[in-house]
Amino acid sequence: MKKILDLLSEEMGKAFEAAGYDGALGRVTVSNRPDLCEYQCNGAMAGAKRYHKAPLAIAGEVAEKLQGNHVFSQAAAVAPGFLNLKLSEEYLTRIVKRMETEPKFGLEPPQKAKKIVIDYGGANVAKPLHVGHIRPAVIGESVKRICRYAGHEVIGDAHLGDWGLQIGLVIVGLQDRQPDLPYFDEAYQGEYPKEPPFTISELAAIYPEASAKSKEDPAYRAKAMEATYRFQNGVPGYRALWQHIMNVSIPDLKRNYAGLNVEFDLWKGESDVRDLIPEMVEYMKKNGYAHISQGALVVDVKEETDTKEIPPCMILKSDGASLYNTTDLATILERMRLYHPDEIIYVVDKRQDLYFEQLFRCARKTKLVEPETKLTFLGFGTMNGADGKPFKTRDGGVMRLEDLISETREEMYRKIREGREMPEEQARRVAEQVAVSALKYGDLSNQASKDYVFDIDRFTSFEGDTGPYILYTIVRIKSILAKYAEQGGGFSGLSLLPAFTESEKQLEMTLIQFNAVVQSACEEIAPHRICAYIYDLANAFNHFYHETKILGEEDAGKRESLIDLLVLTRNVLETCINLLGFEAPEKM
RNA sequence: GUGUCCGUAGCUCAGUUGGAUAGAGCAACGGCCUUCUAAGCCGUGGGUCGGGGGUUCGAAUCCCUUCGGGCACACCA
Repeated sequence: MKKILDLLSEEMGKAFEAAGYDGALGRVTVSNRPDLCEYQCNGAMAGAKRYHKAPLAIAGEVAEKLQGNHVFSQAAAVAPGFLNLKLSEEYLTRIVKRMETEPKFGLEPPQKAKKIVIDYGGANVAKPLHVGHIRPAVIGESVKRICRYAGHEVIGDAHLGDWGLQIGLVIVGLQDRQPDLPYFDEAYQGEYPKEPPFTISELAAIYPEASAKSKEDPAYRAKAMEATYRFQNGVPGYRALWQHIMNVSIPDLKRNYAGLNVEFDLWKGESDVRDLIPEMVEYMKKNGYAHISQGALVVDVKEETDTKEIPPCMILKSDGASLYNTTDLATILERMRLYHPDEIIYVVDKRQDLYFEQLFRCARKTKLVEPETKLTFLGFGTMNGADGKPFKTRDGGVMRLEDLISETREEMYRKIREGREMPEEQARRVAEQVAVSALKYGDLSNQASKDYVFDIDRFTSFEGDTGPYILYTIVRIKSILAKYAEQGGGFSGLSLLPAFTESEKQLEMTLIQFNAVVQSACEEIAPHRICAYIYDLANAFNHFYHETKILGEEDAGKRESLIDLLVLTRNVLETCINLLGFEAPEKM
């Protein structure tokens, strides 16, 4: 089904043509004066100059052609040349019915279905997830679901950070603590222990400590860099330690991501492309793309048209070790070979903007990708605390993601207990679901590229533009439908009658925007569009709900029609929250 | 310094790609539950859209300029 604005624009275009004007002027938009009309067309004003005619005169002629039209119940020409439109209830009902019967509520498949790899993890295996990991996880998961629903083939990759300096830092950090472990003994010939020499919590302490030391002490840093190089080149003890890090870290990562409803199709990491690196480096040298600069192997990526200095893209450090760039380029190579995607989307911190510019240029210049392959940088902003600075714990430390989630869950649990009679176990379960909605909606309702303020009180509130409010609305609908089913009410899905009240019409007009919203959310890679839409939809529903008796409706035909509308509203809302990556309970 | 993003109500944010009287939520105040979840709904107050100039019939939106802020600028990721 075409989008409603396209359908209306077509109809309006015919009227423009009938009046002797260019049909393209008939573009219809949602009214910005809801007190006057539902939709509007500004084409008469746009065409005034071209036809040397007063806009109001053109609008009048077009309005004339629309009298008795089956789509518009009202089409009025208004100064200085607006065409104010209202939809006929019958036409609206037809559209809603189509929405009920067509797959995906009338969302048309894309002209060309793309294969998209989306890279949205980037978790560092040397330490547990912290609050900084919430945005890529939440945004990436939603983008993945939106693109997939829109009809594309999407592969989500966790792309673990498991091959860089962080490993070297853990190695030297561990050596400080336990120098006698066999991993550090070069003469050691035996089997290495199967049990890891640390727990996830110890790992969580080792890495930050070593990282801090390396920032203060250049000698320590050099040691870590050397360990990184030796590890990358296959020193057995170091490789064994790396395996321990992976074994301890990955289950913890999976558990944390699962708690946020985040699922990856691939759990690949930088280490997966280690064998491609020598080949790639050789290729870049052989074809003259790469050259030595200040001891490092680089590819120049600056262009004539640049207005700023773009440093070269570094392929190998002067000590020969690979770095972020190396593995990212090799990963592009691997993805092209394995999946041959039309597009790769990187959900990463927007501060890496310049870096990705270099990376993309390098990948294109060295022909790692084809000219048609789209490389997209989806940079997200920082999650800030109430002070407007990057979110910290009360004592100024970096908060673990797990703690943020459990704090939110506890807060939610408290509120549920306060406001509802509910068995303990159920309250826990509901708190879990609502907390995820609070966190995700709080994040996704902001534009991804902007920084936002994390406010646990605001996000967990049931009032206003929040996840819990959306869930509450869904639960209300479910509750009515459950009662209706209890009373033995039937549901055909085909009993919709033209709207009886203004609020019912408003609800229907909001519903039919669904396909356009999802399409634009996908094209713009903008989950916040979905949030804005379901907030509108929830408001439209609550308004309608307030003034409409549904189960108490005497007329059976009318009642069934209302139930139809409720089912559709619930289905659309649940589909949308699924695209955002959370779910609604049955009761709350 | 160069580049880049941003500046909208007390606070947090929208603004459908240049349209009519700039919208929501929170906070404040007032009203609505013997009836499907009041965690809801309705209403009131609150703005030189950072400042200035320009383009246009028409600007929060486009251009220039200026002030204020964030971020990035090759051997970290």
